[in-house]
Amino acid sequence: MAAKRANYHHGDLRADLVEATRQLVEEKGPDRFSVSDACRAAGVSTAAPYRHFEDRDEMLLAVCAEAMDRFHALMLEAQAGHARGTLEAIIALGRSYIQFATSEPGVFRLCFGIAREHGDNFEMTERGMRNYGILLSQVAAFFGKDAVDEEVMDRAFPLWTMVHGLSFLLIDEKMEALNLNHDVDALIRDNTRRLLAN
Amino acid sequence: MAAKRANYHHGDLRADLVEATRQLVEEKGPDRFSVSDACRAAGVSTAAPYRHFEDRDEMLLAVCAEAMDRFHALMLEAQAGHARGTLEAIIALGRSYIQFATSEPGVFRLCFGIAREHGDNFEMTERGMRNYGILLSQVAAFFGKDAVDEEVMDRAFPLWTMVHGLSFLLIDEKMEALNLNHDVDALIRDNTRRLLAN
DNA sequence: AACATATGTAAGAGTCTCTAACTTTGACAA
DNA sequence: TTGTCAAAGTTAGAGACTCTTACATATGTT
Repeated sequence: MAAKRANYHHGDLRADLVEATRQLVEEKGPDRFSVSDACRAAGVSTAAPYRHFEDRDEMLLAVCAEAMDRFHALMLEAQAGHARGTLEAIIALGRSYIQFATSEPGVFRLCFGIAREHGDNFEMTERGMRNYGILLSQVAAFFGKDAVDEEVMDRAFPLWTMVHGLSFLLIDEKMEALNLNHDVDALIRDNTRRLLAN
Repeated sequence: MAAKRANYHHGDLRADLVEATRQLVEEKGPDRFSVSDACRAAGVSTAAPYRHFEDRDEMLLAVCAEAMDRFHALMLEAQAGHARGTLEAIIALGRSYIQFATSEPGVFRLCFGIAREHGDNFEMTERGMRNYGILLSQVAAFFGKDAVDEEVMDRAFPLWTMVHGLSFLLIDEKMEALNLNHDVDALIRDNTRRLLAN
């Protein structure tokens, strides 16, 4: 995408804009992203995106959807190497969460830091549930259950809060700021073990 | 603050702008906040703030500093009701974290969601360390230690990640979105206990 | 080939941040 | 009391951004 093109029509502007948006969100953060920047990157006028998106937020939402799908693939890959329902499988899922957050902090912040746009968006909650469902399923297996019941829910949710919080502390560089020195892998392992114990 | 005033000079414009900014951040979120809005609320021209602040970010930073101080007071109050080094004291600190986050989500997001402005800001890291120090001190006492050593650090940090993650999941309304039903107080209690066990 | 439709552009309204030049006011020295 | 200065306002405007409207051009169907 980018530079100048020969044709009046672009080819697949929507996809190019989503990719440009993703890159810019990563570079500058979701709040510093501008539609104009994305247009410059894609080599179109600033009015062009409005043929494909309702507004700026919808562009961000598209990036979000694509990212959730990539995250889904990452989780599947992470658990694939481990026997179902083992502590290792669950730890691997936690690691994939942290990896997603730290490898693309801008997009991670976008995905999880926007309540407004997601709350009432079915596509997005569905993606969220699908991803969380992977964890729920592993935790169910960990406790020797076939289905996700209330106990499974109660034991899985703390794992989410833990990796979620760790992700934000990492990408907001709180450990550097407060000069803390923790081994992230060890944290995930120990915390997961402790939260599942008892 | 607000409306129209008789005097050319304002009184304490800086303080009024900080308060207006705080309210607006809470109403619209840190990214939707505008200097213009704050000016309208304070009843001054849009150029006035630049006598008191370098730029928009510095206005947000001022809100942040004030909020960190309030949060400090909240933590002190929370732990005051419990014997030092008890599980209850630590749980009370966790509750105060969640309370701060959920009672003013906009400001909480501002305080913890901005890495850029804080990383290199001494005033802010100092406030952060002071607040985190309250937890560290309680955890040290919990393990029967006089000083904060490496083990204390390792056992305290997971508690932070847990309440931090829970805070964000709550204010981003992920539990509502995914239709999860958890008792927040119970979560804090059980997770704290599990993370400190063993 | 003709037309409808999809997808682009140009121009502009309205908002925002921040700057520059000017104005008012209060404080303090003479 | 008065003159002067610095602090703290204002007005005007540059430059950027979002989004709309009216117009232009390509594409596909018949």
